[in-house]
Amino acid sequence: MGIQGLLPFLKTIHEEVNIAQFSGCTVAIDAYCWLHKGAFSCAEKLALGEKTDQYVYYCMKYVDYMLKHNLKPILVFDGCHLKSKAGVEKSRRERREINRKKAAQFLREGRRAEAKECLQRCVDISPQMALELMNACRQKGVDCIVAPYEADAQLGYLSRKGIAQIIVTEDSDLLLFGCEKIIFKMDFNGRGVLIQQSRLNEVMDIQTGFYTFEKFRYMCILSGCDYLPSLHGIGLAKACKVFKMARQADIRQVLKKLPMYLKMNLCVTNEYVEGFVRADNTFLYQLVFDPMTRELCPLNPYPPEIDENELDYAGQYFPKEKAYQMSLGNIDVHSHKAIANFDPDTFVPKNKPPARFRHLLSIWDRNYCIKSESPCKEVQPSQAERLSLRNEERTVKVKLFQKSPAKRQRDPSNSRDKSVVGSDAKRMKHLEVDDILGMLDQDENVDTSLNDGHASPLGEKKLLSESLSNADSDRGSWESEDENEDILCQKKHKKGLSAMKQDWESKEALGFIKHNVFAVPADAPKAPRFNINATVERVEVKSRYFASSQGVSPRASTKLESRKALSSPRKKPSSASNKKEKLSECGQPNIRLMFAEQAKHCSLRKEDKGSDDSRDFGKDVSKCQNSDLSGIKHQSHNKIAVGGVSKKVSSSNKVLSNSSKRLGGSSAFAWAKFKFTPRQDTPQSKATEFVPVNVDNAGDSSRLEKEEEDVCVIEQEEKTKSERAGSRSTLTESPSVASLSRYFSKSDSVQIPKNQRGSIHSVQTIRSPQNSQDSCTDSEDVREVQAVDYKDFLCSVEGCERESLVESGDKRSEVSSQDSDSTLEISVNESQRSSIGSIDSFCLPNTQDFIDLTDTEPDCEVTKITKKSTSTASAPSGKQSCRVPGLSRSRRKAKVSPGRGQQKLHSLSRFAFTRNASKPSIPSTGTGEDSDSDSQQTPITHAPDSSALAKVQRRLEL
DNA sequence: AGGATGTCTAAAT
DNA sequence: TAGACATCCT
Repeated sequence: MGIQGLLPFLKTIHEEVNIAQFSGCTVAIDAYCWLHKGAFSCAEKLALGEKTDQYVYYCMKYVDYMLKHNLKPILVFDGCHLKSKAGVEKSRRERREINRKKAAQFLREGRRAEAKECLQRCVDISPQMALELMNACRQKGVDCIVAPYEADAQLGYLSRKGIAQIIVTEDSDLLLFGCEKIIFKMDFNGRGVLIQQSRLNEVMDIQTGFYTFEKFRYMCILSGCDYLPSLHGIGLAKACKVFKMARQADIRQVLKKLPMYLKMNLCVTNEYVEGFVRADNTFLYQLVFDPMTRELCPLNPYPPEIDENELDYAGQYFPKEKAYQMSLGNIDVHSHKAIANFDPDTFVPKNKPPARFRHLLSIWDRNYCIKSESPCKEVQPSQAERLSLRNEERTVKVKLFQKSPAKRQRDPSNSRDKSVVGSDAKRMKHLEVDDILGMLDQDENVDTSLNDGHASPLGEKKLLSESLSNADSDRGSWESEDENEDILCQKKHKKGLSAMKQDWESKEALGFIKHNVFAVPADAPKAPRFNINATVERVEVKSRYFASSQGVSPRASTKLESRKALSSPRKKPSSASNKKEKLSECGQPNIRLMFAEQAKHCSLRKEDKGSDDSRDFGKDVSKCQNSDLSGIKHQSHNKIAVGGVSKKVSSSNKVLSNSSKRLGGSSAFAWAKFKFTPRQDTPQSKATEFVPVNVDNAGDSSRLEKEEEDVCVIEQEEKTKSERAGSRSTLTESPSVASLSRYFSKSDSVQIPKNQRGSIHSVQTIRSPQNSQDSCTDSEDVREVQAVDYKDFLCSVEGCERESLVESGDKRSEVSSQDSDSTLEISVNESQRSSIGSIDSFCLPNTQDFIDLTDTEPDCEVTKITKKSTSTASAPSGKQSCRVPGLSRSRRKAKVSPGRGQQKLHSLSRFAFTRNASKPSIPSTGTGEDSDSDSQQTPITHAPDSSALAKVQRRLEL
């Protein structure tokens, strides 16, 4: 919980950093922060007692990043509960229990979505989970330590002793424990907010000479901390005021004078004062474990006036051996039972730390000693090859976007064109920097061995040179009086690019240039899910932007062309379509544009409150096409959309970020899920095979008319031909569906109902049954779904017998399994609707990718689900692993509580349908359409679930 | 103005 | 669970 509002309070001293800047340092990490976040994705499984290691995988992503950047991570885990925090822990436990009960109740009622949310809230990090992570870390030679009590204090100790130079956490309490450098909110790319203890005085604004760290600590305690609630009406601001004025060293005296300082009618009791002192002592003298002496010790040495026997609220001593075993994670910190037998003296990690870490021995090594001089020297921005560039770029970007409108007013005669062109040109320049940086990001993420060096980096280099040479030439006469500042920025920019160019060239010379390497490396943990190289023929996919085999990457080429198109005539493109035409004139695929389009579509739709979800997709796209192409600046979202790699989008673009994640995420999902194979019947393909977006149909009046139809048919063959011939497209569906659908090798004709436009996944949903006829083991099209048995969970919560649950016949999840070798008949009715699948959350795309079939006819009959194997179906746990053709791995967010308006996960069972369907054709059901789209806006009740299945089934049978 | 309180959202995939 | 935000209270 920490100190309420402390981070915003310290905003003025926030420094945006990348942890890679601290290359060579030791970083101590509050592992529970990662574990909590990691557990969110698999909370349901954890709460139900299923085995999962998703949270380990999540944490290891951070660890790997650190290792890659020459940082030595030490993971610190929480230990026993402190007496001082008994109250907090109790309330947390109670909240978890309440949520557990709620979850059980929801499950009983078949409300899976709500149940899942409650399960997410009741998940707790167990010592066993911590152990799993520790084991994974140790295999990589990463040190772990379990604090005897709070990880915060242990982190403080590591920082104070100089064992760790950087602390990574989310908990603002850490500042009170005396950590010098703390990085908060660190993301997978290492970016976070650095707060340095040495700058805290700036926030308190205390006269020089009067500031002490003690005052800061007092201020935080006074405003309320985990060990002591605040006095009514006192927050950080007032607490700060007190210690700005106070001159007395004795805190007791200061506290007594609080009403005077604050001119408030406060009652400061002796009890409060004692509580305050105890809280302060807990921050100062909490017990920690010293890995070198292998003993417990206080965070700070006890001063003479402190009687350590009175400090049991700050941790009680254990016997030496027990404390040591606990710090190794061998003893469960709650039950105090042995759970492992890790011995650092004999353990040999599977993967030895890279040679560059040899100088940093394990903290458990007998020879480990703290270096007198910190190995951590923050990389100066001028030397940091990427980070400086990122910062430079950011500065320029902000300036340019802010200044454009002012410039317009400056020269009324021709300001319009100039400003717009200038702005566009600059934007393009930004894009390049952004792109290059993105590429460097890729570079960071990609194993060099992946690159076969086929794709020439010439295009990019040329671009780079152009960017350098044009850095000044793009500046028009309309520059404002801030010109000097601008020049400075440009110079910095140029300098950054020069540095980058040098870096680039040196890398090239060394033979490991990683230009154009696909963003998802084969050795990345997720790579197996998305090995795009494996299925693509005749088109070399080397970058996340899908380079063609013709040398210059389409991206580079497109950009070069677009630069020419934009900068040379110095004329504002009249519309998005104009600009896009120019882009498409290059004759090169521009997958990026497609995703930019998607991102833009999203942002528009998000803002357009009246837009009725997927129903208005086409209209929104039209809007995009008719509007200025400002959306192109959002191309950075491609990183999310295409790569499937989670890239954080800057918070300044929050809306876009959200929307881009929304659609981009589904795109990535689609790329990852579909076998990415060029059509087999296409001749050798040119780059056009991968042209994904038809951009020249803006203003096509027939488009909107067609969208009013219930079903739109994509004739892929014709579509592809028409595109090749450069003719106007007749597509009526969204670009994303259109473009992606062409990669389906098995289906030449895909019918997409209106309410699924824009949904990649929906295509999948429709065509799966068709494919499943061929073989139910088709790995590309058959989804694996796991049904979950909630009985054990319900029993544990409600304290009843499993058998009684079955016999009671109430509404709950249950898979009715029949003894059949290959087919599992599942009768889907209301009482069983949530039985079909608890679907692994990792495979769940975003919200729009499904057919919403609420408000359809009630109660359907039977859905056939082919079991993956009989053995899984008969597992004693009751879990059924089924291969369900067409059962989308999709999750659905629905508004569960109209009052809160919060999106909830939707029950998944509705998406199951028979694999016996003969055709993917889905004719309109007339009245169903309206309710379909409406239902996405309304609270979802569980009742229509079974009818949804019926509807899908009926549709498919037709 | 600052604090208390309540609502909403994102966090993961 | 924390943070942002709105609203109300002191």
